[in-house]
Formats: sequence, C-alpha cells, structure tokens
Amino acid sequence: MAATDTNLGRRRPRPRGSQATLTDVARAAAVSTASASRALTRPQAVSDELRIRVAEAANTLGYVPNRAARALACRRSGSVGVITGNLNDPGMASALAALEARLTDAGWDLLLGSGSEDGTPLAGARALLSRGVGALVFLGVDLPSELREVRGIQRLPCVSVDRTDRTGFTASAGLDLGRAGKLIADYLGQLGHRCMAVVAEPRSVVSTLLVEALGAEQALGGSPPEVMPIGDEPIAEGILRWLALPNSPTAAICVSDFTALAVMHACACHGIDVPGRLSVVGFGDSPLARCVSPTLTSVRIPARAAGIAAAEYLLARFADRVPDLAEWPVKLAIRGSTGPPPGSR
Amino acid sequence: MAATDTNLGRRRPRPRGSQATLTDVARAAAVSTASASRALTRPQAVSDELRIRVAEAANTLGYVPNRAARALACRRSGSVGVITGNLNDPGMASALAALEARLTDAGWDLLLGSGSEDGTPLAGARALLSRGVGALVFLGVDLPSELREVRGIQRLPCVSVDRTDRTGFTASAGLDLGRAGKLIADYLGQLGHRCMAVVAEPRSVVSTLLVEALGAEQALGGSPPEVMPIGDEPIAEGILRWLALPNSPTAAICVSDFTALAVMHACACHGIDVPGRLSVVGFGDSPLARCVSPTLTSVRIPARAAGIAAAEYLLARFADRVPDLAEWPVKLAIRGSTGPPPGSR
DNA sequence: CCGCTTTCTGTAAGCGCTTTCAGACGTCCC
DNA sequence: GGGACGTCTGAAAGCGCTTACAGAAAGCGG
Repeated sequence: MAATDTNLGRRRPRPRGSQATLTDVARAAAVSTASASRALTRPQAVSDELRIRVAEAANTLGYVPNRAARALACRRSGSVGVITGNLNDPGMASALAALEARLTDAGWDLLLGSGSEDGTPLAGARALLSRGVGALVFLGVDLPSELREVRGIQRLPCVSVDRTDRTGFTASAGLDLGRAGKLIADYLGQLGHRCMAVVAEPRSVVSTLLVEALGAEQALGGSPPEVMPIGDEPIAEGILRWLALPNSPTAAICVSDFTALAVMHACACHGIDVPGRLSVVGFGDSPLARCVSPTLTSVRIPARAAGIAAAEYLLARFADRVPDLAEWPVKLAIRGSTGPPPGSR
Repeated sequence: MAATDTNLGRRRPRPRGSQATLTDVARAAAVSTASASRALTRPQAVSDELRIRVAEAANTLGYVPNRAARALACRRSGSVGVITGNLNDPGMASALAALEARLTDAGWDLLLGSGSEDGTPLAGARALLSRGVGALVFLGVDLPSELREVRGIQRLPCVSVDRTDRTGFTASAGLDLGRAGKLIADYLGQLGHRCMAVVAEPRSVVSTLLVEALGAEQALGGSPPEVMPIGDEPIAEGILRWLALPNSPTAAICVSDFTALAVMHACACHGIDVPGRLSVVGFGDSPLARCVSPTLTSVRIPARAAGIAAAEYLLARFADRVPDLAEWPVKLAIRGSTGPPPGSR
C-alpha cells in the first residue's frame, strides 16, 4: 500500500543527461568495464597508466558510482543503521554527528531508523535490517532483551554508544552512562550524603540509568532514590515537599544541566542554600554549567569521542580486523553546586 | 582509499541461509518472477488468487525485498537525505523524529548527511546527492546561496523545515523561525520595550534568525540587538554589564529555555526583578518553562508538525501530486517572565 | 629459445528486481 | 460461431556494478 501510494516501486525513465555510468567511463578511457571498476575501487590492482586514464575519464565525465548497483553486486548495502532514542539527552546529538562524520568519511551511509517516535527499538531494528544495513548503532535507547531474537541480527555488528544494553548483546562504544550514577553516588557518598533524589525528564535513557545506578549503590544503603518527574508541578513545590520529608534528600541528581538549573533557581527563590542545604548535580556539562552561580557540578560525557569510537569499532569489524574498543570514561566536573550535606562537620 | 580501507566495494559470498529472493517466492508460489513482483508491489494488478498465493509464499519464506536491487531496477534510490544542523536547537530533534517516522511509514529511507560537524551544508548536499537520494531535507541549517549551483540538485525536491533558506531555493515546511523574531519584537514592542538583547549559543540557527529578525523590526528603531554569547563569562556579569549601559536593554531574548533560565537565575541571584526590570523570553517552550518561577514566556515551535509537513510535502512530490504546504505558525506562550519595561506607566 | 611464473586486462556471468512485450485465455456482441 | 477486446500471466531484457575466469603479455632461469 505504502509502495503504491508513493509510487515507490515503479521504474522511471532514465532522465536525460543523467549521471555517467561506469560503462561510459570505460568507453571514454578505452578500457573494459572490469578494468574501469578495478581502477576505481582498487587502484593498486592495475597499472599506473590504466589507473590514470580511467581516473581522468571519470573526472571529466563527472562519474559518480551508483550505490544501488554496487550494493547489489557486492551483496552489501554500504550503509549502517542508527536507531536513536531521545536526541535531547545531553551528548546524544553530538555523538550522532561524530558517528556520522567518521562513517561518511569512510564511505558508509547512515540510515536513520525509527527513533523514539513509535514503539520499541525492535521495530526499528527490523525495519533497518530489512533495508539491508550492514550494521546497527543504538544511540540512547534502552535495548530490550528480545533484540537478540530479531531475525538476522546475529550476524550483524551491533554497537550501542551509551551502554544501555543490559542484554549484553551489542558491543558498547566507549560511553558508560551507567557508571555516571556510580560516580555521582561515590562522590556524594564520600561527602556524607545518605539520601539523594533524582529529577528526571520522562523517556530519558539517562534517567533510567541514574535511578538504577543510584539505587544499587551501597553508599546509600541500597534504597532507591526519590524521583521527581519534570513537567508536572512547579519544581519549587517538589523540592519543598522533599525538604519537608522526615529523611529529606540532601542532594538532587538531575537528568540534564537544564533541569539542574531549574532546581538551583527554585532553591534561590526560596532561600534554600545550594550546596549548603541541597547539593545539585547536572548532566552533560554544558557550557552554561560554569556560567551560573554557584557553578554547576555536572557529569561530563565524552559524547563525541564515543561516537567516533562506535564508528571505529564498526569500521574495524567491516575490515575484519579485531575491533579495539577504547573506554572513554564519564567524568564528574566538580564545581560549586555540591558540598557536604547539612549537619556534617 | 576509503573504499579499500574498509573493504567497501568487495563482493561477499552469499551468506548461507540468507534472505529469500523474489525468485524463491515465485518458485514457491509456482508463478513467474514477473507475477510475483506485480503481486507484491501492485496487488490490484493481478488476480486475487495469484495475489494470495504469492503473499502466502512470501510470508512463509520471510521474504524481504532487496532494496538495492529494487532501486537499481527502478532507477530510484528510495531514500531521502537529511542534512541536520545543530540538533540541540529546540525542536529540531523532534522534527527529525517526526519526519523519520512519516517517511519510513511510506517506505522511504532517511539518509543522514554530514551535519554540523564539518564545513558547509554544501559538502553534505553533494555527498548525499552522489548517494542518489531522491530528495533533500534541511533541518536547522543555514543554507548558503551556492546551494543551487550544486550539480544535480535542481531536479530534486528540497525542503527546509525552519525556513533558514534565504536563497528561496527550497520549499519550506511549515515552520518559520524567522517569524519568531518578529513575533517577539511585536509583543515586546507593544509592551513598550525599545531595547532588547539576545543571549545566544554559538552556531545556532535560532540565534542567527533571532538577531536578524529583531534587527529588522521597526519597533526597535532598526538598531541591531545587543548579543551576549554563551559560555564566555558568567551570565550574571554579562547582564550586570548590560544593565549598566546608558540605554540598557529591558528584555533578554534567549536562544533556548535553558539559556533563559540561566538568565532568570542570574537575575534572582542579583536582585534583578523579572519581569519588572528585565523581561525574559525563552525558545522552545519546554515542559520546564511552566515549572519555574516566574513561569517563562517562550516561543512555542510546532516542530513535530513541521517535520510531518516536510514529509508530506516530499511524499506529494514523489507521487507527482501538487504539494500542499500548510503553515504551522510559531506562537508565543506568554507567561510570567515578560511584562512592561521599567518606567512605563 | 622454451616452458614457467607473474602481472595485467578483457569477457561475460551474475547480483535481485521491474517492466516490456507478446501470448493465452475468457467475454462479449453482432 | 467468429472476431474484437480486455484481463492476466510469463519469458526475457535490462538497471550499473563487481568479479571469476581465462587469455595475453612480459619476465626469467635453464
């Protein structure tokens, strides 16, 4: 239906004056198409003279290889699929940009799969698979364990850049957001905090990971953190309610710097001292984090590096090399918005 | 080089147990490949009986058409290229998600082109063109006028979703961010503001448009607005400096809600009344805008709608229908952070 | 100078799909 | 009953590219 609706599967007449084909190049260079193909794709396999002749012909004709034909002949698509989650999660956009740049440089296409819009990443993975992608990248999505059951995915290099894959199925490129929770818990725990809360945007991978990691952390006695969803009520009210609790949180872990700033502002408006009464931690370490007062302690995410790492991983696998996945540690940029909890000497 | 480096253009053996082909389906259904193809892509063109037989065969075999082969046979790629700018600009991510969802539904692929990473969108457009995309979408990028010179682009449906195209070359899908500046200027002008300033993240389309639109607006006497770049110095310092100017701004137009919140926070910390002394306008109308105090006046961007509009436009052009580009007006969500300038009765 | 290896090039066979063209088979009407 | 017509199907020709295979040319030791 979709196909006919949009005229997808209908042959079109070859537009006049269209792209030169390999045959044209071969004719212009007075060689066979085989030689032309070789000269273009594996220059070292032909004689210098032939290579130059073909290159010149290709150049003057403005030859651009037809990817579909190549994919068909090679039985390989030349494209990798990327399934994105919430691109508003700090860093995800730049990870994507870096990934794209590196893969494009190497001659691969990036096919965008259904992201956070509808349903699970499973549907997205299936759709991309049916498009014949040569690999799959998961960017800021929670991976369901059913993923490994998806038909044909076993053969495919898969990489997730924020290690949200609890299935252990994909490789994970450099970025361990899960560690961020531990990092924060350790740091705050050492300062003396025993009760901390999370301020989270819905549908955010970061929030999932934060809650999970904080809950598991021993420093906090294993109790799951209080969570305040964003967008329901004024931030200030939520905070005041927290502080009125018998065992009130002494630290607020926020899912983004934006959120953290909202918390700080609410505190400023109600005379709640940051970090004296409440420590605030942001996420993403945006440029603004050091431009506010107090300056904002924030998790720094090497997103660009992670995007590149993912790309390198895939390129290595494509070339049948042993991939070498460097870990790019998530770090905490400690600034003025965090300190010892009230009552600690 | 890249090609050999990554083994791109090399044929691979047909993996065993791989996808069923149309030929397999045809054989299983005991029909010719021609009939199978027709039954699958244009069901109304064959008899019921044949269609059902083929459908069943395809189903049991788990047949998935090979896109490359189809593209080759149809002389059409079945993919549209999208060139993204700063995905952190409010709304751009969701516009992309919506675009992707709609196009994927209709059977088109989304090819990601080099975004903000390197150089101009020109290179990105060329790269995508050489990949044989059937259309181009520009998402949050400033379009240089050289774009129309790109070889082969003239024949291609092009659409930009935020109307940053001053070349008049692309269609523009529903979203006129340029109007946002006018909207703000009008509103603030009516309140009595005569001098306003912009707080901008670098490399942001929104900021470009804001500065431009505000500068052009008559209400302000045509003088270009003061601009404070983000990340250089504490926001508070910049604001204090502004307020010390002889003809100090009475309103701060911020490139995002995040930025706006930073401004409000700085004001709160220094006893600057918002909106009494300084009105603050945000951009994007995020959920947090109504959770802060004062609630934040913000530009509401129908980004999802714009993404869908872009998709519909392309689908219409693909089907040789007359595209019908609805305008999705950018609106101003007026809340508590804006008011008359100081000194106005 | 011969046979052998090595290096390069061309021929031709696909890759999986769509579509043209023509044939087969009914239907309908005179 | 016979021709005109319409509907459906199949054979086969590509789409533009890669590559197996074989042939040509060149180098080389004996």
